[in-house]
Amino acid sequence: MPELPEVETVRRGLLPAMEGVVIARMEVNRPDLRWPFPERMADRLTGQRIERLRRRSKYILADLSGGETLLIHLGMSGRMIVSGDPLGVFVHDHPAAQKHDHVVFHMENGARVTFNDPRRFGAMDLMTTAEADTHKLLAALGPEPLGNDFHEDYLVAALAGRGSPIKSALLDQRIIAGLGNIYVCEALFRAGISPRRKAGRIASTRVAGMVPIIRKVLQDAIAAGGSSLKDFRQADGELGYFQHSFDVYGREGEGCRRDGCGGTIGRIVQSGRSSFYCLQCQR
DNA sequence: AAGTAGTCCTGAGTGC
DNA sequence: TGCACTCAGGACTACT
Repeated sequence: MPELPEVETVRRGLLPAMEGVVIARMEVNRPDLRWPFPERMADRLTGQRIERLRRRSKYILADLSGGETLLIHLGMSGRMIVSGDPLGVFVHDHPAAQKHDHVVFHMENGARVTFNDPRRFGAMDLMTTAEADTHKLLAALGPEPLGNDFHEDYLVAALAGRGSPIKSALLDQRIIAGLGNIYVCEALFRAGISPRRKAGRIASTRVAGMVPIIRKVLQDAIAAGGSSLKDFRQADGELGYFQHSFDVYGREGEGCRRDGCGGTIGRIVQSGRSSFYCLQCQR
């Protein structure tokens, strides 16, 4: 469920509770999520300091003092709930245990971080920090859309000759890492490109034009998530979702928001996923 | 090789 | 109120 901006928002929300802090105790309430947890995960994490909490694509990576890295993936329905930080960043009390609380991190600073994931498409894994780049979930990922390796020439070359619809190509994590269904729909809307268009048949000037648009869509969403973080004193500490308004996603049958367009948002299914787009102005 | 279904799971929403 | 059905933001595997 969470795409790059949501995962980045979760990471930022976790920083004060986890980065630089020792894991005092772990609760692991089941043997697996999507895959089995790593061997002796709780033992291997207990006593480790999280030296750095970073993000690659939709994965959160916690580099540990002992030389291993914990990978956390939220899947479709994963959330992190932060509570009980003595520094007062998170003022809410520890919530009662909920259904689907699968893993709980008890931090040495008093913070508690609960991983809750009803659908269990999430995952955790442990690897040596040195081998993180070659981990099977990370090795084939394309460039970070907000990083320097994602630029006009790259995208033009990556899409050249592709017969699949642009929608599918942008969802392909090997081409760009971190985009999901929502932000692909939103980026294509802003670019005025139909999701049905074959990736390799779009003029290179239009492909190049998508680069700053993709960046802006993600940055806008991260900014919206950041503003939701400011409300933590009133909020319940849940990280993973935030209110955000979309131009096309989920707006089937409603009016296009582009000035002067007057078109209607339609929905089609591509590779089993819903694509929302303006039938009038996305060509 | 590239592109597309099927699959894992639970919960929310809808229609009868 | 209950039941059946559809759909969901991810990503791997197995097909054509």
